[in-house]
Amino acid sequence: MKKDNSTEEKIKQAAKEVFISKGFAGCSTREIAKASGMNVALVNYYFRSKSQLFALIFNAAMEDFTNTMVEVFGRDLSLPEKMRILIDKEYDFLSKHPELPAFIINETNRESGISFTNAGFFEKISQTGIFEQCIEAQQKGEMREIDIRNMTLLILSNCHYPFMSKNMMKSMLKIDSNQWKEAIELHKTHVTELLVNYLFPKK
Amino acid sequence: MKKDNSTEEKIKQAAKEVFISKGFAGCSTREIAKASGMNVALVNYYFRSKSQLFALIFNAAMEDFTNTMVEVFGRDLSLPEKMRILIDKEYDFLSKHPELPAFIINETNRESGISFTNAGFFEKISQTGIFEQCIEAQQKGEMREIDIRNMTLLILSNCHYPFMSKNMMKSMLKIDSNQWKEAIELHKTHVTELLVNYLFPKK
DNA sequence: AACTATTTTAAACAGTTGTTTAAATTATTT
DNA sequence: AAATAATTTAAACAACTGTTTAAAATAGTT
Repeated sequence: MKKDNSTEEKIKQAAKEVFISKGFAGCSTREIAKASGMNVALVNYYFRSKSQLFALIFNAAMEDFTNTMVEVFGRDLSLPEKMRILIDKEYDFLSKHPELPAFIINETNRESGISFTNAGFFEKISQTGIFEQCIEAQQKGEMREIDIRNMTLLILSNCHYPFMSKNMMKSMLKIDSNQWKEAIELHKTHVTELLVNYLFPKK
Repeated sequence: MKKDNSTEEKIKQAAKEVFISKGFAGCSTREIAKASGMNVALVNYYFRSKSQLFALIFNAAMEDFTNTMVEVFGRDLSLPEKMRILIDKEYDFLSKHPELPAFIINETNRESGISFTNAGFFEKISQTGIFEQCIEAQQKGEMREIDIRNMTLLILSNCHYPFMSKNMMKSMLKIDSNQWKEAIELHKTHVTELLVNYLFPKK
C-alpha cells in the first residue's frame, strides 16, 4: 500500500519542531512542508488540515509533558523521595525540551484553540495513588495540610517557569547563556529544598 | 493641529487589548482597526507599521510588568516585609492583568521578535538598593545564601506561573473558574510562607 | 472668504494564507 | 504486462496579509 511511510513521518517530525518553536499562529503549512522537504499538498494529503496536524502534535506534546509526573508518582517511594526525584527528572527533561512548557500554556490560552481533551491527565495521576498517599501522610502529620491542586501548582511553577522565562531572564538580568545554565543548575537545588522543606516540615 | 487625538489613543488602546490577548502573530492590523472602530490605513498613518505599534505596546507592558517589583523594593522596610508585600501586590496586579506574563514571555521567545531594549529593568532594580540590602542581611545571617538571580526567579515563578497556567490547570485538574479563583487565593498564602520561610529561615 | 495643513476614507498593491484540483508518477495487484 | 491503487506534483482558488496611494473630508490659519 504505502510507498514510503517515512513521508508521513517526516512531515510529522517537521511539524512538531515548527509548531513547538513558533506556535500554531506563528507558522504556515508551507513552512512545515519546506522543513520536511515535502510540498504543501502532501501536508493536507496526510493530515487533512493544519488544525488536525496541530491537534496531533499538541496531544503528543501534552503526553510527554505530563509523563514524568505520572511515572514518578507511580513508584513505590516515600513522598519526599518522590518529590526530589520528580524535580530532578523534570529539570532533566526540560533541559532537553525547554520550549515545551511555553508551547503548551500558549496554545491552551489561544482563543478558539485546541479542544484539549485533557488526555485523561487527571485520571492518570489519580491512578498512581498519589492522592491517597498525600492524605495518609497528612493524617500522620508528616506532610503539610495543603490541597493537592496547590501542591501541583507549586511543583509546576518552579519547574516550568525557569525554562519558559529563559530569554526574558537573560535580558532582564543581563546574563549570557552560560550564566543562565549555571543559574538553572543551582536553581534546581533551591527548588528541591524549598518544596521539600515546605511540604514536609520537620517539627 | 490634531482634529481628534482620541483616534490615536483609541487605536493604541485596542492594539493593547488585541496584542496582549492574541500575540503579535495571532492578530492582524485589520483586527486592531476594527476593534478601535477605525480603518486599516489609520493604523499605519499614526504608527507607521504593525511592528512599530507592537513595540510601543510591548514596552509599555514591560514597564507595567516590572513596576511592582521596583516600587516595593524601593521602600524602607525589612526584607521579609518587602517579600510579603511584593507577593501580595503581584497577585493583586495579576488578578487584574492575568494575560500579561504569558504575553511578555511569549513575545520574548518569538524569533525575530522584539528588540527588547530591556527598558533598564536591571538598573531600576539596582537603584532600589535591594542588592545591598540582601548582602547585608546575608552577612548578618538573617537571609539564606542565595544568588539574587535565583531569588528573583523564585519570586517570578511563583507569582507569574499560576496566572499563565490558568486554562491549563483548569483542564488538567477539572475545575471551573470559581474553584480556580479559590485555589489562587489560597495559593498566595502558600507562596508567601514558602518563600519567606526559605529565604529567611529561623535558626 | 480663500488657503493650507491635517485627518479620514476607499481602493489598490503584491505577497501569503489554507486548501483543493487534476494530472503525473510510482507502487501494488491481478 | 496490464490494471488498479496509492503517492507526489504543479497549479490554481479565494480569502487574507501588511502597506501604500490618491482623493475626499475636516480643521486651522490668514
